[in-house]
Amino acid sequence: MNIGAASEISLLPVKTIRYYEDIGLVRPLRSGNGYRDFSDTDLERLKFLQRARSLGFSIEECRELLSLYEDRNRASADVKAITKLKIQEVDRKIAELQSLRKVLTTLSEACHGDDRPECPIIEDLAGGLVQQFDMDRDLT
Amino acid sequence: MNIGAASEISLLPVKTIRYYEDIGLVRPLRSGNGYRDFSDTDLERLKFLQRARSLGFSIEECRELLSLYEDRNRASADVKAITKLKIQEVDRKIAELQSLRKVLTTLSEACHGDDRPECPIIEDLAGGLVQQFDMDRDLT
DNA sequence: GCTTGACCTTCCAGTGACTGGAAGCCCTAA
DNA sequence: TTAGGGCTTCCAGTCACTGGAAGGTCAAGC
Repeated sequence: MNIGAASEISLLPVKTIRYYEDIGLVRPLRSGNGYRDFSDTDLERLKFLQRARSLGFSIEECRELLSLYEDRNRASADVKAITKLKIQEVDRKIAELQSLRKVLTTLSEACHGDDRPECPIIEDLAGGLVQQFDMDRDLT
Repeated sequence: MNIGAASEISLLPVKTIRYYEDIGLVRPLRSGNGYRDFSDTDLERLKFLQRARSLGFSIEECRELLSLYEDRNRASADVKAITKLKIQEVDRKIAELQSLRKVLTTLSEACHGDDRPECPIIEDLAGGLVQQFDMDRDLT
C-alpha cells in the first residue's frame, strides 16, 4: 500500500508518516519504484500512533507504548503507570489554565473597554497590580 | 544597567532578553565596552514582557500589547478585545484537556494494572475501543 | 602586575513535532 | 504524447527559547 492510502486509513498526514519513518517509528519496505510499501503491520503501528498522539502522548512515550504493544510479555501495570503520569500531567495543565483564566477575566472585567486610553489590563501588565502569576514554563 | 541586573529585576533569563533584542522587542543602548546598557524604559518593557508572556500571550501578541502600552491614544477596548480572545483560547484548551482526561481515566480504570499482559489501554490504542477523541492539533 | 572568576559578547545548533516548498521521478488515462 | 496526480528527497521554517563554544572585560585579591 502506498503512502497516500496509508495516510487516509491511519488519519495521519503524508508528511507526518514520512517524519515517523525518519525517526524510526515505522519502517515500511520499498517497492521496485522506490515508493514506500506499507504492510498491515505498518498500518497498525500508524493507527496506534495516531491514537496515542491524539491522547497527548509524546513521541517518546509513543515509542515506549509501541514497544509495550509489541511485547507479548508486558505487564499491564507498566502501561497503566505511563497513563497515570499522563493524567497527572493533564491535571497540572488544567489547573494552570484555570488559574490563568481567573487572572485574565479579573483583568477583563476591570476594563471598561471603551475608546478612552485608561486600561487596567495594560496597567497590570506594566505594574503587576494583580499578584504575580507564576506559571510553569511548559504550558504545553 | 548590565544584562545580568536587568535579568534579575525583570525575572527573565539573560538568554531570553538577548533573544528579545534579536527580534526587536527591546533595544538597549551599548556601553563603550560593547555591553548592553538597559535604561529604566527598557526595564519597564522587559517587565511588561515577562508578565504578558506568563499570562500566555504569544510574542506577537506581546508586540501588539507593547505598542498599545506605548500609545497614549489607544482605546482600552482594543486591549480588552485581545484579552477576551485569549480567554476564549484558554477555555478551548481547558475543554480539550478535560475531554482528554476523561478518556485517559476511563482507560486507566479499565486496566487491572498487574503483571499480566492483558491491557485495555493498549487494546484501545491499537483498536480504538473508545470512540475517536479528536483533538485540536495545537494543544499548546 | 598578575591571576582568578564572574560577567559579558557573538555565533551556531538543537529542541518537538511537524509543515511547506522546490525539484524531479513514476504511473495511468485520454 | 501529454496532462495530472502521486511519489521521492532535501532543505528550510515554525515557536520561543536554550545550550554551548570561543573569546573579550572587569573587579578583587595577592
